[in-house]
Amino acid sequence: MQYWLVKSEPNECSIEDFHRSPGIPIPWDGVRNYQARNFLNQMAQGDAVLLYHSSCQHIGISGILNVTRTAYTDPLQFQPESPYFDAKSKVDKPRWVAVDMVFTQKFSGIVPLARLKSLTALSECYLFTHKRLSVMPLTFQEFTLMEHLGGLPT
DNA sequence: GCCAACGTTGGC
DNA sequence: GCCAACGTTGGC
Repeated sequence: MQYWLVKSEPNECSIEDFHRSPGIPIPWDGVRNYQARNFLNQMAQGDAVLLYHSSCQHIGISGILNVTRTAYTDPLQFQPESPYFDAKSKVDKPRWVAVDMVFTQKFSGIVPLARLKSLTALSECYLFTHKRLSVMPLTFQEFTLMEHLGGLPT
């Protein structure tokens, strides 16, 4: 079992989108950063993923997802009308991958970024050491701490 | 291989 | 809207 954190602007994809469709896997696609892609490739079925809402009113962790399908070719890279189109990616040698994730838990409230920043136990977290990365691994300790914060009243 | 220019992310 | 961080591109 591995632990991850993924970022998304909630107007693109939020915990609500997953909550609305329990049991229905949703593609996590459009990742266009090599380090993030490499982490997507490492994901295994059943891995636990914290969802982080960025660039919005309530920045922070909104809930938990689980990986249901490991990395596969992201079809958006071949669709010229998609904002995630990549003209340099070839069908016989795709650059980008997607995984599928399913709803697991919506926190009672967003765990705010400021709260996460205040905890020394998270000071070495990828969230702070690799500021602009959108897919990152978490240690078991980091994951369980953030999961616990999500279960507390806000 | 170096590095300046440029573009994007994302908090504030 | 600003700007720091930082990844990518392309000339040399």
